[in-house]
Amino acid sequence: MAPRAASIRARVRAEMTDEIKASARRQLATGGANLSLRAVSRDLGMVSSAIYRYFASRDDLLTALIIDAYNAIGEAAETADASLTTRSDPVARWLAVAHALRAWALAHAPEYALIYGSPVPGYAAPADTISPASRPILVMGLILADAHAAGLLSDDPAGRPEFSADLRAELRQVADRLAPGVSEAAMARGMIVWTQLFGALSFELFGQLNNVIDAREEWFDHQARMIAGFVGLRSPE
Amino acid sequence: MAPRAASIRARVRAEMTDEIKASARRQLATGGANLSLRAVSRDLGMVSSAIYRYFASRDDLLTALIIDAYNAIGEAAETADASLTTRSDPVARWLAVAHALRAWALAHAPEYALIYGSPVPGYAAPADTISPASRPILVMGLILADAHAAGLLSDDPAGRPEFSADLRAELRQVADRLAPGVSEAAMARGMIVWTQLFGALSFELFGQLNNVIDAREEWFDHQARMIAGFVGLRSPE
DNA sequence: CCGAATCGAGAGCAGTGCTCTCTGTTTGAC
DNA sequence: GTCAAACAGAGAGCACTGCTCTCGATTCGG
Repeated sequence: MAPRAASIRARVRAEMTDEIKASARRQLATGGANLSLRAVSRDLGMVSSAIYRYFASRDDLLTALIIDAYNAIGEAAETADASLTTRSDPVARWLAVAHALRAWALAHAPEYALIYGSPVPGYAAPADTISPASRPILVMGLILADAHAAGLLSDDPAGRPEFSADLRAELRQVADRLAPGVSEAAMARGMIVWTQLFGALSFELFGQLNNVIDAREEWFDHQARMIAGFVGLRSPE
Repeated sequence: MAPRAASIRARVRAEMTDEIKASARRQLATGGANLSLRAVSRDLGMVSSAIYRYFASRDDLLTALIIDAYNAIGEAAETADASLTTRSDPVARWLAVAHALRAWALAHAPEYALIYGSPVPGYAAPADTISPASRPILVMGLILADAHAAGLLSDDPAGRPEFSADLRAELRQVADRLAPGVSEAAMARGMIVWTQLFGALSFELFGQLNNVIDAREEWFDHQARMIAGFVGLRSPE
């Protein structure tokens, strides 16, 4: 679509778009989800109406930030998993990914709030966001699948849970997409711990741990280890 | 402080305050966290500046709504627990409370977002909110304590986890306040499942389950049952 | 009964998202 | 090269927001 040698205008436009997003991210840190386009425009030394040459509306800017955030946290998880020297221990991989997710969330709290916090009022997430949104959880799916293949994913000790046909089918669909070969029950456990993990991040970032737990890092690590056991992840002999 | 027979003015003022909050709650349903004082005033047929006779600022109104929301969800949990015919089964109590929390959250989604979602930008929670905020979790503490006293709270099968002195002390403090007699490890498990529970609610309410799980009620019930087992809650013989 | 407290109305200020119009520049086809 | 078309930014303006201030009208307590 773009010409081989990007025209000056196209390149300037791309840079300008990035600058707007960068400034918006900065504003996000102080102002939260209701960022001001006019503040962004002031920050960039332009007039507010000029922003509309790059983003059709404030929601469009937010959408761009949301997509970037999903990709960023997804990439953080992926590189944490990929950069392990040995990938044969599912528990170690799980812990590495969990801590990487937390580190990203702490370093980018307002962006985390944007994607995992309460949705902004009138905002409806467009379809462009659903693909990047699944990127982080794909990492967990891979760990589960590898653990299963290596015989390091224990079954539910309490026996097979009973699912309705509907729920079983949905769990099957999730498993087929994220962690082929894994049973519905194991996939359910995976989603439960995934939910717990992000619950822990939200509790920490949204102030629910204030005046309760100060040893945040250790507390998170404890949670991650405990729920790794809950899923049934085991380290090799 | 108020005279025995409330003066007309005092009573009207109380009613007016309630009407403002009620209208604000309605606005919250459509507009999200950035509710408009002017819209509230229009809804009540008054001029915007009149609102300031009742609430010093928009944040003050939000604070009042937050306190009400904490009390409401806390009361929902309390009555769910208290209205059980038999209270000897900790698992049944846990499930009843969990479903009551979910029911309240679904029925009052914007208020749930207000207290458990991303904090509103410039808003700093005043001290008045911390007491009502702990009301829901007190219910879980009671269930844990009763289960422990009745010998229905299993120990961690994986052996005693190791905590640093700091974290152990903090867990001890939480246990002493919420569930006296319960060990630090069990209290930690309780907080983990509490985190999971609200993670599940946030996932469901904030759209993270869209296009993934449609059997919401059953999925939540499954999660609640599984994590009840994780804490170590058992039903009596 | 009367001064004081309270209440609502209205105007106004600074800020917001967004639209429209107008100028100047860059682009790509001829 | 030329030139119409696309594009980028500036500026004014609209309707909205939270909030402050002033000014009458009402109600309160001593």
